[in-house]
Amino acid sequence: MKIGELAKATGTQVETIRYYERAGLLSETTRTEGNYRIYGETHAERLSFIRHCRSLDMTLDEIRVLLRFKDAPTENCGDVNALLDEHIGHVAARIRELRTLERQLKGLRDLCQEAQDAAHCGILNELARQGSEGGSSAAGHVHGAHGRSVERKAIKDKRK
Amino acid sequence: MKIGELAKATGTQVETIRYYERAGLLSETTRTEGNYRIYGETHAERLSFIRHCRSLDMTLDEIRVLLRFKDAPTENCGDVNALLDEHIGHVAARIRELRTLERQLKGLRDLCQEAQDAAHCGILNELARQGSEGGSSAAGHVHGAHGRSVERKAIKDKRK
DNA sequence: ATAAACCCTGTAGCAACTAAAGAGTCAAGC
DNA sequence: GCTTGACTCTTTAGTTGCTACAGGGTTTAT
Repeated sequence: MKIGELAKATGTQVETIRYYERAGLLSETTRTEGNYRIYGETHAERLSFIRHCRSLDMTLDEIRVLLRFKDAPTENCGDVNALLDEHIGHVAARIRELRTLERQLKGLRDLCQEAQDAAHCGILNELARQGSEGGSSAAGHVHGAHGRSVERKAIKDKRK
Repeated sequence: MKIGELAKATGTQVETIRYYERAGLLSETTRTEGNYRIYGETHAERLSFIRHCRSLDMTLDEIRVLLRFKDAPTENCGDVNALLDEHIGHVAARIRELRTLERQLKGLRDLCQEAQDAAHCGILNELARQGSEGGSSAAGHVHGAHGRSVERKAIKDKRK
């Protein structure tokens, strides 16, 4: 099948498939005379594996490790367990961070119950205070509060 | 004070301060004869405000909105409340997502209790299965499972 | 024959920085 | 006066995991 069909079969975007090839997650395929990539069932399975891992929020580096084990079926899979345990640890850590964050935000929100002028807004005044040192940057690899949504808006990074 | 002193005073990196200036969060300052930026107390306060917001995982866009209110103290601050409510909603949504993810990962982990050869590893076999459609991409802006840690390793994006 | 639908490569953009190159400035010590 | 070192400047590129072009070529259907 051609790349568009593979894309449809796995629910992946065409560009993402080519990106995975460049990133070394999918090997380069044979091409048609017209230079089109051709894929078979094994490619579809491998891509499904990758997408499944991604839906579990693993990084491409982590997935590379898992793929190495899939490609060497006689190896001992103890490292797979370890990788997964570590990943679970990261997720748990991020949940704890976000819970703390949620508490802080709710506390902040309580400082201004009804709309008034900004000069007396408890929220703005509190945010202007010093301190508050330790942010939420833990050792894990779970992202901050802002996910992969579609609210891109063009940054005004105005360097002439 | 010079940029290094401001950096020390607020616990911010020098490059980050210059980045905020480019991004329009800090206005351009006066310079010395030798072209060094000079800051006063108001700059330190504004930067503290920004860093405080960042420690609460707000985006620079959200902070821009808050700064606009700080700069216009007679405006009604109802939008501040709304912004904060929305942000709290995003955090709460991300926590729910990560809890689901954690459950899935733990279920996966249970499939392989002790190390064996990869061909019979329940984890790898499960990940190779089809399906698992809906990932964790909700509407909010809270990041995935991998945070702002220091585990960068150079991607092998081998384009010749 | 030609238009539409697909495919190709290469490059730039997103968030919020971080790092490094290459150059200039300033104060202190000899 | 001159050097050394610490600081600063601008500009550019890297990080993650894509996404979206531009500017072409190929295939398929009419």
